[in-house]
Amino acid sequence: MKITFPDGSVREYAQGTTAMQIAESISPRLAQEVLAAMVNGKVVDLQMPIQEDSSVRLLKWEDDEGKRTFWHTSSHLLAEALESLYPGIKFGIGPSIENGFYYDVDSPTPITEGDLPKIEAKMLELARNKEPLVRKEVSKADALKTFTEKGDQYKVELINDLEDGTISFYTNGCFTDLCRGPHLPNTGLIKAIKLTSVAGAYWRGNEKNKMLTRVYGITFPKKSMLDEYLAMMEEAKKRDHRKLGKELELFAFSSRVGQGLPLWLPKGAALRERLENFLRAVQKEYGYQQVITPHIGMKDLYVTSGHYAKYGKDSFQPIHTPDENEEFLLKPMNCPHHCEIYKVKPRSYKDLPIRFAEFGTVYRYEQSGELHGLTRVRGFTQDDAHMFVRPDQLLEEFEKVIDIVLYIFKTLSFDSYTAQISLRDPNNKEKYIGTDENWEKAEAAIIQAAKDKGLNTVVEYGEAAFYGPKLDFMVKDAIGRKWQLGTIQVDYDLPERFDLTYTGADDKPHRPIMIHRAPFGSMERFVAVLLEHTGGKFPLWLAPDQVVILPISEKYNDYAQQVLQYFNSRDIRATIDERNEKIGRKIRDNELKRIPFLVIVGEKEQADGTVSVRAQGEGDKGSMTQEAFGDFITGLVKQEIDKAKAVK
RNA sequence: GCCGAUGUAGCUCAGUUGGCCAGAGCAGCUGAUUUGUAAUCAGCUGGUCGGGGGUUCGAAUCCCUCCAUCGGCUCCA
Repeated sequence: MKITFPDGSVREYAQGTTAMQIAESISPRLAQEVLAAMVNGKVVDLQMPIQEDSSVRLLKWEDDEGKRTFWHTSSHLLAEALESLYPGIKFGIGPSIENGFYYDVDSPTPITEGDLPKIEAKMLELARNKEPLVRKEVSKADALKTFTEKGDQYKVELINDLEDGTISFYTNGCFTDLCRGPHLPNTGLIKAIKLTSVAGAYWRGNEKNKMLTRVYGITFPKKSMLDEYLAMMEEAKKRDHRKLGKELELFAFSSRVGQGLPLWLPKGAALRERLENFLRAVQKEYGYQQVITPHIGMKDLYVTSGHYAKYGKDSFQPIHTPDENEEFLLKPMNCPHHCEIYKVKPRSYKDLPIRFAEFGTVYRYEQSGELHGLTRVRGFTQDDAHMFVRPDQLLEEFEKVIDIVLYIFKTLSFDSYTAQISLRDPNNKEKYIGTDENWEKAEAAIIQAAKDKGLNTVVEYGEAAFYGPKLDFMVKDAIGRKWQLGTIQVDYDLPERFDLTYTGADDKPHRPIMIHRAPFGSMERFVAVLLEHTGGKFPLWLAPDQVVILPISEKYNDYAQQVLQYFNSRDIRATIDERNEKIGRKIRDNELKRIPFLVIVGEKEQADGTVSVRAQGEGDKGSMTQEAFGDFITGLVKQEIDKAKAVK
């Protein structure tokens, strides 16, 4: 039979040759490193005999599918260790994940983090035995019999959902698992093991089911790789926005104010304000009008919008008033208020599109376990806007919003985002409101707009809002958790519910379409992600303090004041470090605060009216006149802004 | 909300099996020093050991409960 390799070369092998034998025929080293094989686009065990002409790619650690196989086998190794240490333990599922693997188990004795080293040791011991992973295909009846006898009800449940003739078992050592595979040839390839955490996880992801114990881990073919990984995670933790937010005095929380209710400190507020002004200016160019609406609304407003029925009263935060017939709720979104602004007067087809923008603070009663720093909070400010458009304007308007989002991302160097088209779950349509026809139109518009803009998209079913599909821009945090930032949503439903109309050229009433959009998503989450991306080293135009002036000694405080006044006159954000400390100390402290530029003033500078400049992380840049430095800073800021404008 | 862990000074952390007035570094204050490119020296202040309840002659330490935080799950308009 003919085997075609990825480079296009073709070699002849006897029928029934395995991928492992092919690897051996190429080089002994390859045979040692290969983990699995991709045969005609399908990942398979290396021991599987190949029966016909095929294209074959040998998968190594460097290949994603290779890593997946490695980690999946690792989860079986974990299960084997758990079974020997915790007799009577029952198994749920044990897949590979983006960074490692987990296994869900139901253990008669609790497993805690303190037990992990012991389990790791057992895994290493079993790995050293180089146990082969043996595949066996079984009938559904036999599969059910095996796990019923073992008393593993979770596996029985899984088998019941499978079709007969497709079921396989894999055995490593004394552990046999229901598994589709593929797997490593043996556990000996696993050289370094770290179990990272234990957590609860609902069986089959349903909160009505029993909570199982999930053991997370990661493994590597070399010890040095594990060490590198752990060092990398340590580094990532230093960029955690919660840590940086505290260190740089950007925001804080107080249990007396309440969980998930961030307090913006002066520097954080300054940063946020600058971001808001930046977006305001962009929106003005795009024809948005700023509006302001109250933080509360009558309950009836949300009954009309459909949110009340969808989310239930527990998700809303009620406001108590002396008159118990008046029922107010804190607003969890701004759209109903904006719909009411639309209704203030009759609208003509000539007025559309109408764009109402508001930095609207909303409150949502998120479950306590879901709160997370600034990325998931109970009170937050959306950079919200709602567009009311005619059907013939929908596509163009949607694309303009994409432009704004991309402009912002480019300005702030967010280059590793994912554009996610969030559609409804076709198998669960009752979760959503609105007609099929409108859903289809809305979904088609989003897909078209994303295509026109050349976005590299992924489609996720079941991720739509309950009233319409979305285009979401996802960005990862320091340790790889995904967060939704910008979002654009098409909505045919709210205009119906609020009976929004415009008069057409035909003098008849027509229904506008709404676009909801928030390019940052929320100020809180955006600042969090920005913090983790920059490690607190903000671009100059955003930095709360751009320059700190460091007098060599108190003798030069007066000159420092004079320099400060000059900087103020040039709109450079500067402060003076007047502490009675040595210059080295002042440099250190202000470097740690990630101040972009430090200027040092002493006898020499005072004498000739100059400043001595240090750039953050770069050290001494020599001295220049105050004026030259002013030009330098304003030039840099202008450069940053021009660079952003160029990409628009 | 659920599973698990954690909670000691503004911050980062020590505090052995329950036992003398609870410790350190940094920060803060005071004083000395007046400094040239990543930590000057000395003294002082500061803690209902997350809150409440219990066990005990005695609790930061053991138990219960509530609160908050962290890692996940579920959720995310």
